[in-house]
Amino acid sequence: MPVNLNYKNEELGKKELILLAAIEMFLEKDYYQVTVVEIAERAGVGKGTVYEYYSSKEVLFRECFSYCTNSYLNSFIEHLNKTSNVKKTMRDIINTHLQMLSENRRGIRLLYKERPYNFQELQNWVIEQRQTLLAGITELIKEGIRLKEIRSDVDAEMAGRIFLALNYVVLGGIIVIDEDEVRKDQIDSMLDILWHGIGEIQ
Amino acid sequence: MPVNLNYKNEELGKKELILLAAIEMFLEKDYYQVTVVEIAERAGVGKGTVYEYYSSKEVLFRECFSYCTNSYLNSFIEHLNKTSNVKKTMRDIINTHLQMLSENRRGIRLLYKERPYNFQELQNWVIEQRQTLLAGITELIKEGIRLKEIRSDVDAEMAGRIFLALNYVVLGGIIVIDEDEVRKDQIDSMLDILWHGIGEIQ
Amino acid sequence: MPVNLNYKNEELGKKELILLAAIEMFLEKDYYQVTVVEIAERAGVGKGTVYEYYSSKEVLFRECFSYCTNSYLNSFIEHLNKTSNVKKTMRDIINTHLQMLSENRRGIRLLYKERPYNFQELQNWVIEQRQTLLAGITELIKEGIRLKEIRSDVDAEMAGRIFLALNYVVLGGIIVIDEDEVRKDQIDSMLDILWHGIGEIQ
Amino acid sequence: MPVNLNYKNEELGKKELILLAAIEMFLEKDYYQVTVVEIAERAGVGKGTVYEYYSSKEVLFRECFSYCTNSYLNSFIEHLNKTSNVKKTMRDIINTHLQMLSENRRGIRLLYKERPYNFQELQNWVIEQRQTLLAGITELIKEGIRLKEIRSDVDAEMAGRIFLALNYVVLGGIIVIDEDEVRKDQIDSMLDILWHGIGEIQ
DNA sequence: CATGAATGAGTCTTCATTCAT
DNA sequence: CATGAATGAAGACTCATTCAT
Repeated sequence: MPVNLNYKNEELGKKELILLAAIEMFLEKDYYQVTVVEIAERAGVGKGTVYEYYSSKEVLFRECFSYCTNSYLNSFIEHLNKTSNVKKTMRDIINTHLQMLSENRRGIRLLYKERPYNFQELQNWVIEQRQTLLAGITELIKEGIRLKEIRSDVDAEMAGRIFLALNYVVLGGIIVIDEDEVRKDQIDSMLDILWHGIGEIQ
Repeated sequence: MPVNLNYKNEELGKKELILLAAIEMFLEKDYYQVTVVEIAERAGVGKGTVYEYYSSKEVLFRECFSYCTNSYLNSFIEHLNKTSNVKKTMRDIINTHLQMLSENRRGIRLLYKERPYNFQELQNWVIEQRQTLLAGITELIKEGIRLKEIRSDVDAEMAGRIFLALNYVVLGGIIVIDEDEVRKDQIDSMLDILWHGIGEIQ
Repeated sequence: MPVNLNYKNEELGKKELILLAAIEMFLEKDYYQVTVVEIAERAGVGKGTVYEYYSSKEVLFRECFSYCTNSYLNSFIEHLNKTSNVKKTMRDIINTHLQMLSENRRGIRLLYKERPYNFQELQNWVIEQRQTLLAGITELIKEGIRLKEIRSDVDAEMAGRIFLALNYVVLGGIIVIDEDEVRKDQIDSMLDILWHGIGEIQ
Repeated sequence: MPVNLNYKNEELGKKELILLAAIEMFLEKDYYQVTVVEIAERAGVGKGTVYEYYSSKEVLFRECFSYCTNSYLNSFIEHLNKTSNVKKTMRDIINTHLQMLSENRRGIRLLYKERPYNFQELQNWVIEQRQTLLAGITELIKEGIRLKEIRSDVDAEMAGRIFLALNYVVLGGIIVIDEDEVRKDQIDSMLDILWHGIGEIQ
């Protein structure tokens, strides 16, 4: 599982170096099992230096989490903004999501590992992000209804929730938990079910 | 958020008393943020007593987790075993799931909170359980196909994954994250989409 | 290493049963590494029962130690009282000592293992016992001088100290540390040196 | 009982500071009765600092013990290497030994107090050291035989054991247990007995 | 008498954080 | 800016002892 946090290999400042090292560590272990010393070592800096850039371990973790969440969200938002064909947009989102997961680009898997339930503030922020995302997808669904791609009697919000669940749980589950590849026919099946349902046609 | 772990209020042995107290604590906080003293206090026993029954905090956590997972799985299995009408069975599963979640019966929410990635053994066990569950649901879908309730060209495993995702993320998300009730019309919408899809009928 | 603490196998009361079990345990491990539960288990009684007979672990240890020390001392005293030929008495003492060590009769090895430096009172008692023993041996040496078996210009006390050291360290060392048998020729060599010294005769 | 572990009072690093403090504590009390906090306090450092230098209390104890044993052994070895007159060498060894004991230089008394029976590895090491020492002394005795200072029919190994017993138990006993001075006439008596034995000259 | 469930004082150990260099 | 030596708060765990049965 190669971690590819900085694929463009730009010149990195100490601050970002530490951030990326921290993400790698938080991907390997629990928040509580990662020590600041380990992060410093992986970043190749001294222990004290971490505190030059991040006032505490908790703050550092927050930044890691935001960083990853933002990457994730942005890839969604990007697609949502240039929609013309809803079905195609959905497929694009799925593909981008899959690619991020399989490349573990920008530590996307952190979202699957760490649940910052103990940092109330961060938890609230996550919920907010989720709402934004859901709102965006719901809007996409409504656009689909307008474009007559989607049935007009569909509950747009529920459809949005379901679409997110498919991305996050179905695809994520296969890759992160089963540690398997997602085959193209699986995506087709998934989209087929989303589009036509599983019910026998009367 | 009233926790109702022992709603029948039977006589409890010290061992179960401690288990239930621990579940409550693990529901409130991280594994690492819950102290053994707190668990003991909530159970109304001395610190040492916890160790009379559980050899370590880790062991106690495992037992909490198994206890909750078993409750959860059993409720699924129960329904899977007495299927006649697949659609109805699905609805029953959803309802039971919802009820467990809203009553937080038997600490079901623990499954949403804690991910013991650091206890490899437990993690493996969780994955195994998940496979079993998925296999059961896949079988249910296949039964549906045999009974001609479900389209014969549906990918049964994918449909199973989706059904689980809907239960776990859509319903769980509403209750645990949004801390909202799930309305009957939301379930209807969800099942409608699962059954008919969202695609416009050509 | 068969432990033979109660070779006469008389009917034993609970109190003595516990004492002997404790000696066995203290022979195997440090005072601090032996737990009261272990002692109780080995004695085949309940944990609480130990406290019926001995008010604390420390008290129990003292009794173990006294018991062993007394056995040891008595065997010396016995020989010291019926002296006619000093050289023979010395040999008898040595043989008895050896036998006790090799049979580990009455837990004699406890004296080699535990040094209760932390129980000041017990420590004082040990010192006292040692003085008594030394006095007895010194007296034996003086008797030897009177009987003209021993040189009249020998420092009796020093000779006594040396005789004890030979028993305790030379013989004990071979058996307890080297875990070897003491051969008859070794005793002969030892006594030969004690009697004639190692110096070349001018 | 003034402890004089660092009589030259050189500049000490934190690591040695802690070591010497620990030796002092282990001289006063049992391994199990000495707490890490006490050691830290005596060394004038924080509790955590102890762990910067020694990974555990056990490791620290081992180092204390080795440190003391090495000092002790070295003083013997030193003398054994520059022998010309065996009787004189013995007297030198005795004197050095006495001096170390009375000055308690480098925590020599630790060897009399602590018996690390519970640290098997350390125990084995002690036995090994003892063998080395015995071998050295035995060699010295043989040298004495070659030089015709010592009777040729003396059992060299037994004579070695006895010489060690005289040092360790007779002299050590007087100083450490009786807490007395060793007078010159006592040494003379001891050596006299070693050389000529106690037997009446026929 | 005998028991063992219950207890909490006491320890080792970890690790985030500080700060002098 | 960068560092890492120093620190102590915090927590898991042990075990001698008590006491209700």
